[in-house]
Amino acid sequence: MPTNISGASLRRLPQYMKVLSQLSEEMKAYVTSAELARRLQLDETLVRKDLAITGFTGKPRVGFSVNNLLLHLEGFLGLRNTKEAFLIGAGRLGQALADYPGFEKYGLRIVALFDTDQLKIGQIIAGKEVMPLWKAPALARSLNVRIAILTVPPQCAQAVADLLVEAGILALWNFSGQPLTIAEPAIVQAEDLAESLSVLSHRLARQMEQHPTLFVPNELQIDVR
Amino acid sequence: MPTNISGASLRRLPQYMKVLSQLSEEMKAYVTSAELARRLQLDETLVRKDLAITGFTGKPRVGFSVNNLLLHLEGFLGLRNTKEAFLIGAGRLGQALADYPGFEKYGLRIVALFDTDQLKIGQIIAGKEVMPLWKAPALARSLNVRIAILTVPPQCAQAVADLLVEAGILALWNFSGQPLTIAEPAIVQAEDLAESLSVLSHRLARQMEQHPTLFVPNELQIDVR
DNA sequence: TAGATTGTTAATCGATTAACAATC
DNA sequence: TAGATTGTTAATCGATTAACAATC
Repeated sequence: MPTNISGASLRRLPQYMKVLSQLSEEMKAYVTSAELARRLQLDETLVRKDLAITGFTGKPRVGFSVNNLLLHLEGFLGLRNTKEAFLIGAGRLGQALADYPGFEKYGLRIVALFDTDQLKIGQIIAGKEVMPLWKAPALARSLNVRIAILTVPPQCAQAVADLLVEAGILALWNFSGQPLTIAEPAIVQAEDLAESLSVLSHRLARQMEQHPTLFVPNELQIDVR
Repeated sequence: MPTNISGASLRRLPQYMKVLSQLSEEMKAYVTSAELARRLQLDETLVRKDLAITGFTGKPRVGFSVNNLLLHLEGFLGLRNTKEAFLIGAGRLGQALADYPGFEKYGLRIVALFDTDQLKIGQIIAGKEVMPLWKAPALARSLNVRIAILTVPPQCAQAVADLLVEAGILALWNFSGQPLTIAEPAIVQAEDLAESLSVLSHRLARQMEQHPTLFVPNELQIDVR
């Protein structure tokens, strides 16, 4: 049933969920693809196609049931069977992620934190004790944990990744910024702020070319009143 | 000269830069498109096309000059003219980002932090004092700051965004998870962990279907020796 | 020169958008 | 019924990959 869904579509599903949650709070029972499209600045056909691929159907002349669609997408994305994850690297970013309440909502529970820094080991972060990294492989095996969130410095990212994959970790969410090479069947998903920042910088630069007047510092602007 | 470059290409440029930095440290003078492609698991034609669009040319039979290409990409992405940014919302994620050294390398300097929480105001984070949010608009104008990083709770994200855009902020890097609507010419770039997590979950689920034996808990596995 | 590698044009693939028939 | 909205097929668009000529 789950036809091959593209990454792009997959990324839009949580967006639909957010809008649907809002609509649900507003006590709206139905929503049209046009309304969803408007709120997310998408084409309405794209919305219908995305929802169709998840196997949900709307009602002609009425639209899509807000609550049913929300539940359906939750199920489709597998958010109800919570997956357990290790967080490796208890630095600032690691701590921020460990503390982030949104993960639970999206089916991910961080069950343990690891670090190599003696000062960090033993600390309690987000209610969990930071453990020494060398314990991670054995614990991954015994707890049957399959996901690791990697918030380690780029220099040691590949080494840590190898260690974890060896211990049966199958999905690495890589925040280190270091491109990793991983053997099948393990998968890596890279989260790279440098990528996004490049896009943002470039778009801003183009905007500055197109609207040059906007960028005259205030002090230099001539008062034309 | 800067032909319309796609978002996808733009996202790959910092990746090339990372590999090039490594090669530079390894004292490699030249690199072929095939080698870059191998390291990033891309098609080599794609690499050549990406580099061509930035206006850099290689040498047939030799490849691309590692250091020259690195400098060229830095220039193309505008990383040398540092842009100043405000960070709004000094929670965990905000603190982690304020502290993140990678931004400077990519041309972004956080010059001020803002929050509405009286407990946070006055604190020093990453060497900068947290200021009350109401001061942000006037400061944005007087310092001519054009970029804001939004790490506020989703409920207040739209209101804060409106406030900032009104004050002349032109680029919002939105970590709030709340989809924002912004008037031209301001731009928003959303950073959404829920999106990435959806993709990761789905890929993992598919992997589990394809390699079911991998997911038998250890205790249940039959010893076949 | 021969051969490796670039740069570029053409072919393919996939995702988005347009058009429209089906439905209630 | 008429009309609004879905679901789906066809057309378009853009990005990736393949093929190959140009270069040193």
